Amino acid sequence: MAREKIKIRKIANATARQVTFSKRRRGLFKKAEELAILCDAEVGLIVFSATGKLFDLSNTSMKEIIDRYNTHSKNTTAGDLPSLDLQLENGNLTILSNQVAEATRQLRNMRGEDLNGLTIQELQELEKTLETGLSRVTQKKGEQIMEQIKGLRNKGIQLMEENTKLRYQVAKMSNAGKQVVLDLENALHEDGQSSESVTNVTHCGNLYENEDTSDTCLKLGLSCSGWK
Amino acid sequence: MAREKIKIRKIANATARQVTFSKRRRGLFKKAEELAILCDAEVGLIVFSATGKLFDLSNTSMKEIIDRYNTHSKNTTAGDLPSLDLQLENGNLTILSNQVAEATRQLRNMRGEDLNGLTIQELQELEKTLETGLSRVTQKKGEQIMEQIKGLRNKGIQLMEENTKLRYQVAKMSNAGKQVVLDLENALHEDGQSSESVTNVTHCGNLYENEDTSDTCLKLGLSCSGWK
DNA sequence: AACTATTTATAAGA
DNA sequence: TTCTTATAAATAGTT
Repeated sequence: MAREKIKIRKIANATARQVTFSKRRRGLFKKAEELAILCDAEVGLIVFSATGKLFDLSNTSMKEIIDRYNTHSKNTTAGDLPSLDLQLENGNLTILSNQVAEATRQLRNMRGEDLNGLTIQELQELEKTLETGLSRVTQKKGEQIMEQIKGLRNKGIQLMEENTKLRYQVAKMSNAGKQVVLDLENALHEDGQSSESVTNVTHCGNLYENEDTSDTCLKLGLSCSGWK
Repeated sequence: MAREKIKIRKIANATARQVTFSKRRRGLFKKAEELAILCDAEVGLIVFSATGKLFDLSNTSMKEIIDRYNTHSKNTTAGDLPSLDLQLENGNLTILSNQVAEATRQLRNMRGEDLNGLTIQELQELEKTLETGLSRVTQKKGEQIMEQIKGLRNKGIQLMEENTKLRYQVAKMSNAGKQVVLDLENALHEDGQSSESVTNVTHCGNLYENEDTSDTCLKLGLSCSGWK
């Protein structure tokens, strides 16, 4: 494909043949790689030169491709019948392969790809299925969001109730503390001590409140893990 | 390598990707065959399309090439595990089973089934996918409908043209018929016949028109078979 | 599927 | 082998 057009038949001159092999092999492998990348295809290429040297290429793994190839071709060529087990296995593989292919096709269609081969009627059905599915998904999403909101509200109410109780407790303890203080003050008028004890009592009340609040926050955090 | 240079990365548009796959696959296989013939090489090429379709080529036999390949590569890879083929085959069964299961699950989800296990985020993604798919399907349906309408319009225009021609023909024949009648009447003034012939002639004109019209209708019906 | 403007691949020569 | 270059092929985008 250059200087001169050549006929596709074995190149007589051994040197020229080797040179052409090098050039064309590189071109072929490049093309194979491009096809795999551009078109998301699985490509396996094996070349043995006339001198017996091996060159190979595969975008995934050659083992995988050969295996997949065997799976496919064993279905069509009724060649060798090794054992019943293998036959069954191959049959399963065929069925599974077909299932994968069909499911993949359906998924692609549902994503709006490869629609050109479909009739208007098929498109209509697909549209209906998608509308139904979409409606269900949207509804379910709404339900789950409402559930979370409800959960949040309940947690909030619970917290508020807890807070009320705590405030009452705090007030009560504060009063009790004040009583103690008063008692202490009364007592202390006799040995000359006063303010330090008061500080200790109120501090104790604060500690209690903090501990309980942080515990409630932890529970809330756990039940809401995975929120978005 | 034409009109515009492209970057070698997966073609985003699914349709374009398929078209390119067809074109480049043919090119690649041609090159592979040429290399085998020109350089007396042994070539094995296996390609799976993104849709799972298999294409393969080998100048000798694929089995032979794979065997030769295995021989070569086993020499380089040290440890050969016992019954690697069976392992692979079983592995394939597992992989395929998983693929089927996963594809089926996705399909069910897209149809709005089994949504309970999904998080709000997953539901959101599913919703987006469905919306995109639905929009594409709806658009494609619209395109195909418009295409059919266009076809119908053209048919209509064609029919109207045909009608015009036919009317002209009928008018012409009718006139010719009247001329015949006039001639006959002139002749009949001698043996005493008149009105019956006139009726026959005009009836004949109507028959012609009906026949051609129904034929056109039949063609229209056939070319539109399968419409919805 | 057919058509082209371009890009690529490559045969021959150095 | 590698580089160059004229020419054949392949092909991306379009119709």
